[in-house]
Amino acid sequence: MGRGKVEMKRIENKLSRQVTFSKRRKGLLKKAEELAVLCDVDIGVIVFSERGKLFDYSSPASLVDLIHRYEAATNTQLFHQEAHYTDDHHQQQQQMAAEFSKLQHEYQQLGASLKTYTGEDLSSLTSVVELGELEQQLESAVGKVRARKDELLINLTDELQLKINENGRHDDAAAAAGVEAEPPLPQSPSFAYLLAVEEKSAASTMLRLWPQPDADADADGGSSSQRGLQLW
Amino acid sequence: MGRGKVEMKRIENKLSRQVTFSKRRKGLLKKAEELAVLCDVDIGVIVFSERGKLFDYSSPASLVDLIHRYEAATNTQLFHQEAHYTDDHHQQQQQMAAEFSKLQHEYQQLGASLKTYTGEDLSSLTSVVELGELEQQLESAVGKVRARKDELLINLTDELQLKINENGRHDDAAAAAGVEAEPPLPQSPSFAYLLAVEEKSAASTMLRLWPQPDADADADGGSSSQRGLQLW
DNA sequence: AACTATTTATAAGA
DNA sequence: TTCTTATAAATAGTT
Repeated sequence: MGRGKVEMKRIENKLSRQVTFSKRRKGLLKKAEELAVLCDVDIGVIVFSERGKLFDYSSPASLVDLIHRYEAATNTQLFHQEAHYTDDHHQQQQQMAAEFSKLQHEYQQLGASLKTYTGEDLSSLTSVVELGELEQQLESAVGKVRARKDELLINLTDELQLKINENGRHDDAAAAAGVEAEPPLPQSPSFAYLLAVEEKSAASTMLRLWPQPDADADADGGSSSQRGLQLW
Repeated sequence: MGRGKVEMKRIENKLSRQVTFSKRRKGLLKKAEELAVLCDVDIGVIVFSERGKLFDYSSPASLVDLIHRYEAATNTQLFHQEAHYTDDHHQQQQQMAAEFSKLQHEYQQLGASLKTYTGEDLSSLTSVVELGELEQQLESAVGKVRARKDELLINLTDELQLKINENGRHDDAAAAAGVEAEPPLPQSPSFAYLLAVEEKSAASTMLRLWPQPDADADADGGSSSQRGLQLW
């Protein structure tokens, strides 16, 4: 409807296109409004210009409502939900951030405590009294550690004794059955450093027990089986 | 455009209204398409009939995309932006959750270390070797604490000596000026427990120094001023 | 739904 | 942009 018929394709001339856009956009929105009024229906129109500018019309309902109705009608839920979603996430995130911050603080405090406890950083203790208290705590800890160590040592030596006793009985049984017995307490290389008494500064005596690497494999010519004296 | 001009108001005749709706709706969507094609822009149209039936047009983008763009353009705060925003936040949140988890783990580890160090929970140390190492660490810590304590004590006693010396000079000056001098080292109730040697278990000796409450106020009849022997 | 008289929209030009 | 105007398009009322 104009001086000439127009081909239904993109108008290549930029100026013409912009002019046409302006005119027809106005016409479209007017038509939309007419339809809405005359027929008493809900209409929404969204138009974005090439540069991204928004032009819209909606009536009688708001476009947001229309979009919600659109979601309901098409069953594609996009934005209403997302908006709430977002709020939830936002709250969650804030809460998490707060907890994170709190935990971070506690972590640092704990780290500082540990440094104090190891004597690495005693700057937080400014009085002789506080230092004395820490000293006593440390002494107490040393006592507990020693007690535990002794406990372990006793268990270990008991087990050792038990194994040795058992080994003796096995040897007897084996001997009775005509099987060649192994040496009762083999001080072979396998056990050369198995029992070591360690004495260091103020530390109480300590018994170190460990197996020689691959000692339980028949490596030395297969002549000496470990049977009967495996401690663990 | 028709046999007569139409008033821009709701068509009361139901049949006419429905017919007009049908005709004009078709026209609207056609116009929308023409605008989209000719001007190469994004357009979306949503129409709900009186009975709630949906008619829509969108091009070239989908209506869903248009809605998102609409969210962006309008509620810069609420919708589209938040949708993208949400993605960002989501990533952020995930990252924070990961860091939180990591921190939580480290916090627990640190807490466990501290408990080990205080001897409160030695269950993580299963071997005599480990216990021995901890014992030595604790001994080392005790040594550092004692060293620091001694350092503080030396400073303190030095200061004490200094004050006493100063006090002596002041007394001399005061005496020379005709002012009545106070007893050089008053073993008054104010200082009865000021110097206390504490000896406990394995802790090294410790000197406790503190002022008697309100001792620096002229409370006991104003007879004995603290001048000259204030230690801090 | 088809027709058609009219109104309306708008292309091109200024 | 806006105005003008010739003309295409839309559509109200009729069939």
